[in-house]
This record gives sequence, C-alpha cells and structure tokens, in this order.
Amino acid sequence: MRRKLTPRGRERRDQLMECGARLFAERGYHPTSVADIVAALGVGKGVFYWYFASKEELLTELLKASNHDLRKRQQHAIEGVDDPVRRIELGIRASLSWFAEHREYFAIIQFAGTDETFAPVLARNREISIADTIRHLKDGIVDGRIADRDPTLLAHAIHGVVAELTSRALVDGSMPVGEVADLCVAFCLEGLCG
Amino acid sequence: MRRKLTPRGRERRDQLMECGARLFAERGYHPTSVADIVAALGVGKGVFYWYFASKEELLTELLKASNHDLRKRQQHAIEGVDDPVRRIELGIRASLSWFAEHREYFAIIQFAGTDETFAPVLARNREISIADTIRHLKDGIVDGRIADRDPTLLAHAIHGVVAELTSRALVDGSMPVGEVADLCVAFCLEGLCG
DNA sequence: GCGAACATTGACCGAGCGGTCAAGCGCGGC
DNA sequence: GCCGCGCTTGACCGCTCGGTCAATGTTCGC
Repeated sequence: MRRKLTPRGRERRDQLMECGARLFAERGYHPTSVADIVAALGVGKGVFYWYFASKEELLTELLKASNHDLRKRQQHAIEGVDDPVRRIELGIRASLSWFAEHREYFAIIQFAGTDETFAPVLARNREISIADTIRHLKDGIVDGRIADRDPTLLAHAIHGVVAELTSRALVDGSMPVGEVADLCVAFCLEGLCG
Repeated sequence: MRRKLTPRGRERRDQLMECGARLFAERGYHPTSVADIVAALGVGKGVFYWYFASKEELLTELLKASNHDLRKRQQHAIEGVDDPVRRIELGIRASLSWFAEHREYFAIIQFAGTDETFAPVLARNREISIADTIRHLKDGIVDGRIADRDPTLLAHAIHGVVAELTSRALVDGSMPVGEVADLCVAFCLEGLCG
C-alpha cells in the first residue's frame, strides 16, 4: 500500500473508486474481480494493490465516502431552518435527490448489508443518520407537532420509506425525483389517512 | 437432477433447503459453498446436484417457497375482513410476525436484491405483494378513507416501512413483535403528525 | 430374488479468484 | 547524468469453487 499521494496518485485512486463503484453496482461485489476493475481502467493489477490493501478495503472506502457526501448534502439542505418538521422534510428531499444522482450506490449499500464484513462501517453510517433524524423528531415531539411515539422506531420507519422509494421509483422505475419526494414527504408526515 | 420424488427424497430436499437457508443467512450466498451445505448435512456432494440443478436454483426455490408461505399467512390474516384500512393493518401485522418467525429469510431476500440473476423471481414476488396492497389502497381511496395519492408509490412506501422495521427492530434489535407492529401500523396510517 | 429406478458417494476437473513480487518505468531535484 | 521514489507491470502462486460422473448402495414391485 502507498505511503504518500501525489496529485497523479490521488487521481488514480479516484478512478479506481469510481470504476469499482460502477462495476460493483452493475454485477455485484463478489462477481466483480479485481482483475475486472483494473482491466476496465486498462492498467495492471498491481496498481489496485498500490492504492488499496484489499478488495474489501475498496468497498469500505466507497461506503464511507458516499455516506460523507450524502450527509453533506442533507446538512446543506436544512441549513438555517428551525422548524423540525420542515427539517425532516428537507432531509428526505435531499436524500432522494442525492440517490437520484448516485444511483449506483444504492445497490452497493444494499449488498454491504448482507455481508458481516461490512457491518461495522454500515452500522456507523446508519447510526449517524438515524441520530440526525431522531434529533429533529424529538424537537417536534416537544413542540407537539409530532405524535409522541418511539423516536428511534419512527426514524427507522422514515429511512425505510426513503430506501424503498429510492429503490423502486428512482433506481428501477426512473420516476421524476420531485414527484417521488412529494409523496414520500406526504406519506411520512400524514400517513395513508391524512 | 431428479425426475420423480419419493417421500424420502422430499425429506432430503427439504433438509437441503433448510440447511441452505440457514447458511446463506449466516454467511451470505457467495461465501457459502455447496460443499459447506452438504458437509453440514453430512452427505456427499452428489446429493445436492440430485435435487437441484445448481446453487442458483436452490436460492430461487428458497425465494419462491418463502414468498408463498408469507402470502398464505397474509391471506389467512385478512380472511373475512371487509374494511380496506383494517385489511392493510392486518397484512402489515401478518408480515411482521412471519418475519419474526423466519428471520433468516430477511438476509436472503436482501442479498437476492443485489444480484441480477435473481431479479426475475424477486420482481415476481414483489409484484404479487404490491398488487395485493394496491387493491386494498384503491378500495380505501374510493371509500374516502385513504388519501387520494398514487397507490403504487403508497404500496412501496408501506413495504419500505415494514422491511426496515423488520430488519432493524426484529432481526437486529430483537424487539417484541407486537410493539413494532403497533408503531408500524400507526406510522403507515397516520404518519408522524397524526 | 431379480431388475429398475431412486439415491448416494467422493475423487476429480477446469476455471477463476484474491493477492504477491521482482523488475522496470518516468519524472523532479540535485 | 543519475539518483530516488512514486508508480506500474503482468506472470505467477495457492487455493477454492461450482459442477461432473462412473461406480455403488438401497428399496421396491413383481
């Protein structure tokens, strides 16, 4: 593995990550070999192991980087908004629009959830995200704007709606983001009967 | 592969499916080899290929069988109930209790979703399930009991909540089914603000 | 008690995997 | 001009995998 990174090196690393993300998403993690990844870039196998200790490490880095990017988007979206219900709404919309622009990551994250190896990093990512949501929920419950139910379960419920609609409507179905986001928000805030 | 099946053969086949389901859930599909499955049963490798054409076919059969069983449970739960909202509620509760009793299938289904190979059978399973839900939703919309929004997206939203709460609260968290089901129903019917 | 069909064995195969490494390349500093 | 180091090469290694198959055991009906 490398010690330092010159600009040229950083570019190669990014290329490998992008290429790996695309192939993992298209064919799955196990069926994609390191040989496939370097072949797609037209370089030798050694290049891969210069930048990553293992195929496993590449996936881990992909998970960390994508979560970091998604969270930045969410934080930017709710910046300066005080109303907790509105913060939740904007967070949902930010998530959907991020996934609409990075569809390949959906499959990657889903796979990572099926392999114990990636449980730690995935759990950490989710914890952060759930904690953010819980904070807004608790604020809303105190204000009386949100029904007084277990905030942890509520947070997971919201994440479930976002995940499923991302998967079915954005990734598979290619529906317009705005339309999906509107229903997602309406469902989360008012339910079926609202 | 076999032609006919004697009672003895049927039992072996069931053993292989049960054993495969357990190992796939514990370690994942790719990391579990056919050799692992037959070793766990203490039989030769040829036995596996007598009952299944491939490892792939075993997973496919597991997906079909589990979905069939889950659907039976749902249909039994809503038998004789006319109110569409109540039917949805009972369907949600039936799903959660089924998964609580068959936790291993959650990981299997999640993995199958990451591999194109299993997309057809998974899509078919989901279509059936979503169609059931849509039927009740439309009935509810006609009655004015359910808000007039895209029933397909609503159905996916409900499935998302069920899936996520199954995964986080039942499989990982081991919370009591009843408690999770109550919140799941409340969230789906009334949302955060209800 | 024999023959047919069901059921089982486990050594074997070719392919492909993740990962290694000795050797070589190219560029900036001296 | 050449040294050092970041970077690249690709043949190679050990191993495991999914899948095959000829031989053999087991269970029936007749």
